[in-house]
Amino acid sequence: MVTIADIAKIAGVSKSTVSRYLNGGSISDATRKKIERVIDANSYSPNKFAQSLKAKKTNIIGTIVPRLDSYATSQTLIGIDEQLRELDCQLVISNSSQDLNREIENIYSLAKQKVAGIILLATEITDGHLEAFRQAQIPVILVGQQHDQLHSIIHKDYESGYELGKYVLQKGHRNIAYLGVTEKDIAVGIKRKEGFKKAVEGQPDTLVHYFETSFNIKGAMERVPEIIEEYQPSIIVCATDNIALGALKAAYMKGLRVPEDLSLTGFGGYDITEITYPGITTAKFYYKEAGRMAAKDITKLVNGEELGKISFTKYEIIERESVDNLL
Amino acid sequence: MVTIADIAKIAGVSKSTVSRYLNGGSISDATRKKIERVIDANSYSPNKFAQSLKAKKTNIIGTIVPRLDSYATSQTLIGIDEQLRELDCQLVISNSSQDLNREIENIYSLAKQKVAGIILLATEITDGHLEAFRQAQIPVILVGQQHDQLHSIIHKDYESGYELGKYVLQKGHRNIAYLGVTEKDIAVGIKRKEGFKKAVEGQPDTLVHYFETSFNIKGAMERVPEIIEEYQPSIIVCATDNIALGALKAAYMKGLRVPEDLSLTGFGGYDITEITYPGITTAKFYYKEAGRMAAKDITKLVNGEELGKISFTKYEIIERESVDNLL
DNA sequence: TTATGTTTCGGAACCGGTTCCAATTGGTTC
DNA sequence: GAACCAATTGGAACCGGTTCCGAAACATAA
Repeated sequence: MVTIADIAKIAGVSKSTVSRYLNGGSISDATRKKIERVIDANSYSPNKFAQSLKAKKTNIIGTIVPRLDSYATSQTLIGIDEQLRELDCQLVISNSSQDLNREIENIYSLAKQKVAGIILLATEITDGHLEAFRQAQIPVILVGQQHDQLHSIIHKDYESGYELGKYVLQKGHRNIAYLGVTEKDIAVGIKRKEGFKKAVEGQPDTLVHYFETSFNIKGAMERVPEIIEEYQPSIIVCATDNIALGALKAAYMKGLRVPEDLSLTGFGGYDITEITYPGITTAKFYYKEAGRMAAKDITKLVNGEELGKISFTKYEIIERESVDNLL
Repeated sequence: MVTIADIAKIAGVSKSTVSRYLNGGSISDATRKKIERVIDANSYSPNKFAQSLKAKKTNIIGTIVPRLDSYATSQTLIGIDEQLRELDCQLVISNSSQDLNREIENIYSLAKQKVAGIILLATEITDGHLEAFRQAQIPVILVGQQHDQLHSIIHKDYESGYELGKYVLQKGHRNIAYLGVTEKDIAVGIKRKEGFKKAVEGQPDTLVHYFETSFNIKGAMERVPEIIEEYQPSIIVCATDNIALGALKAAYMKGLRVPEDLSLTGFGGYDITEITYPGITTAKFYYKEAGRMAAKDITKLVNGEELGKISFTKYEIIERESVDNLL
């Protein structure tokens, strides 16, 4: 390992001069050239630990994800990764495996690592989270959930729910099942549903039933047959694309044709919804873009810049073949 | 920030004594108790940078992945993450976005961070990789590809290809298309194909055509129609589940029923192959398990233990509905 | 009680950087 | 050539740990 002292000795200057060279202090042209030569002749690069030890901080951004095997997570991470690379920040990913306690532990652990900021792909914010953030004294950006004490980047859950609701009505559906998720998840469990509710309420001769399932495909597969049998909806509006995938499989297994016998919609815009047959109509969120924004925003916070509490990402209704036109 | 010096002062001992307490040196019972009390009264924990600076090493394992949005990557990472957590190692994930140069840069970058070991989810090993590893002087485990100079964990590509070949024959298929990928990818592009070839060669009255496409779904969607039109195979054996998904979509779009008009198989065992309709018959690899093994092995190497050059993960042919029985 | 051997402990150096401060150098101006 | 000011430079302290080494404390044996 070649150190700054070695460079200094070889170049015939002092450590402090080399350090100044590295950090842009005032230096004469002659010594600048000399040091430059020596440094890349010996391919020197400063020891990160020594730097962090002295600086008491790093340029690492910690990202906590609830799970690694999810489209939304992957895409968001890709966006974060790309942007942080441009900003010359290091990314550390911390997986909480959908365990809120582990999530909180991860906050403390990142704090001990002296990360400059934390991006949290949030599902639910508890007092434990807030306490951890308070103790850590580190800037935080939430992605996907809103909280009035924290900065967040959120998808337009309410608006997309509303627009999708209007779309479904416009296609002539009047007997609707909405298959949602737990209200603990404010964004997905409440906002989407509320937006949808707002869109369909007041529409004459329209029946809407609300159901709840888990986030995974299997859960939806099991839930959907009962719903169909009991209420015979012409459409099931699913709160996530995964749920829609489960519903699609369930429909197939019951021998129903989609969309002729049953229409479906999702939320998310996962790539796979384009590949299924039929393609699934869905409210597409721009996760990668959200990741990019999160990365930009966290570095702004780290640098002490001002920042609005909330940013929104755009969304788009992608019309495919899974919704029948009943009119 | 409370430091070791603070603890020492409060406890009325020297820094070295506290350090000994932390690292298991010889200490009298009385001072042990005293220090213990002070430490958790002040919730002290040692500064990682200072430790790493002195020790010139870390307990961080770097994992380089070619992409984040892939089933195989996610699952492998989950396995690595779980196992490293048990082994009290820190995981750092480095994404190369399928860019070999960036992959090599990432090796150097991890080396600069003084990671204890590197796990590489490999696609192709170039001289640049070898040179980087040589310079880094850090233990490496390859996952998914084999290389005689490096330790690796590989899936049984040849064997699974062979078994799937036999399966296809046994189902009575005699006009077969094999849709593979570039031979630059030894495991996926060559091994799987060779295993399959071995299984079908010598089978009388059997026609097999080999084709190549990219790794993504879209590529397969575009490639498959030509293949069907030109050769009318009864089955397309796809080198990855993604390719099979693309083929499935392409078949649907041509109005072909699967498996009645066209059979399909994949490799990988992605969860989604269970959800499509019909479910896709595939050779399932245990990525999570491979990740676990990689994590265990890299820590063994880090600790200087001996290790065989190659480990295999198991695989399994998952029979679903996408293969018609022609007999 | 003294000599000897073990534990236990403190002091100081070190890891590889950064930064403050004072000293030197060089260039201007009179 | 002296005086002055700004630009460069070197020395030393510091960040928060670990570790070597010698001193002190204690226990045991003679």
